[in-house]
Amino acid sequence: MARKESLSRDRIIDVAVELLDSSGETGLTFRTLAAKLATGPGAIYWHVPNKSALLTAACDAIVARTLASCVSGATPGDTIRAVAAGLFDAIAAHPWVGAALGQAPADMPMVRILEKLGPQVQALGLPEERLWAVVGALLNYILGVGSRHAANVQLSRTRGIARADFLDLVATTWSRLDQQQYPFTHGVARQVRGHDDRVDFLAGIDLILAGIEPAR
Amino acid sequence: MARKESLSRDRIIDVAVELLDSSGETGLTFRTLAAKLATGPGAIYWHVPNKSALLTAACDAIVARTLASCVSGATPGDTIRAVAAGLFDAIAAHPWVGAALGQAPADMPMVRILEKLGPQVQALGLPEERLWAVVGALLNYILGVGSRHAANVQLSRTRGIARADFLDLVATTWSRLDQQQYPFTHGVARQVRGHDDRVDFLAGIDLILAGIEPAR
DNA sequence: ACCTGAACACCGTTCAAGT
DNA sequence: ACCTGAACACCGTTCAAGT
Repeated sequence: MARKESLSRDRIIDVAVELLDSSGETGLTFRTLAAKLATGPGAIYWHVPNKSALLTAACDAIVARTLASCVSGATPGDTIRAVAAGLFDAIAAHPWVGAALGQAPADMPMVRILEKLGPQVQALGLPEERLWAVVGALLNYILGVGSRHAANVQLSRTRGIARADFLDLVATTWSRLDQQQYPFTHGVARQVRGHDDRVDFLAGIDLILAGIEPAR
Repeated sequence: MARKESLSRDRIIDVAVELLDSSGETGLTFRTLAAKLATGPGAIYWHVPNKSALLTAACDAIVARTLASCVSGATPGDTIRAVAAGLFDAIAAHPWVGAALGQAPADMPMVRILEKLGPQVQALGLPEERLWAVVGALLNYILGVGSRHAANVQLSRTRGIARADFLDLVATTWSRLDQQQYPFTHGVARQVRGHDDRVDFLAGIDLILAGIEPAR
């Protein structure tokens, strides 16, 4: 991989995202990153303080571009749904983003999400003192459930199998469990196959939005 | 740390939990673990296949003892609330458990939770084909939101400050953001201080339980 | 100002050799 | 059967030395 442009923070972040996407959080290494940038590992430290900051910066790049491409809906509720879906899909496409957001809960990527989501929740017309509780609940749900889904996606990727085959594997493993000792897991194994996490995620968002109504 | 009993899988897991509790996931090392067990790093591999299995086993120990101490309530809903609260508190007390559960979504600790929670959801009287969707939603919420809370707890621990002081820090940082560029975050900073995540978590559980009712 | 690359203090894991 | 500990192939990070 030859150097095309001179080294810069932005170029480092771009290549870091490539590396994270192709081989996960363990795939991002100062040595492989340096190799791809045709330089030594020490050079990166001139532009980025450490690995954790690099991860947060890479995460912020994804979050920024995700939020920018979320179109506003007709109502605040529609916009909230669109942002939630956009973040869910982005985290699924870049599974390392979920964990990265958890490690920097007050930094730039989170502030960016807050600025996008907050005013929409505000527009629903809640009492001012309930604002943080509701935005926090929404954020916890989106990022919490999104990250769990992403971890599953990541796991099937690491094992080198498609998502559907992975669910198949789980279903088979569970259906082989002792029926006396693990009756519920054994019985529910059938339903694991072909289940759509995204549909459930969005149903949960609707549930939360419906729950906000009575608080107005 | 002198050896008291002979080396065994259980003893290794006990010490691993101690290490994880006192210094997080990065604190668990085959070398420090071996030192605490008064042996060499290689000895551990006789009882445990690798680090990831060790982490899952440590996680399972916490989950098993947590579920065992959850008393059943008067109604299925009460029991679900108790289990949810128990898991939330356990994950907050052992922040590494959240991440560990995410890395082994079909293994023993998860099966254990399923066996505890599943029959209670079943007792709510839903149609059989909706069972996995509802249990999955509940599980995603509990573990997703619980893990996010735990990551925050872990972060304040890593920085060596109390949770309240950490929230103070976040509030101060946000209130210093540019008011033009980040109006929402700037404005909501006040509310961050003294916010109770646990109360919100339980309110979310109630919301989900209420959302199940119409599906019966 | 920015880059180089050797060096330091670590990792997880393996494996010949011991008991 | 179980344990030892050196060795292998890695890490993130630092820093003298170069340009």
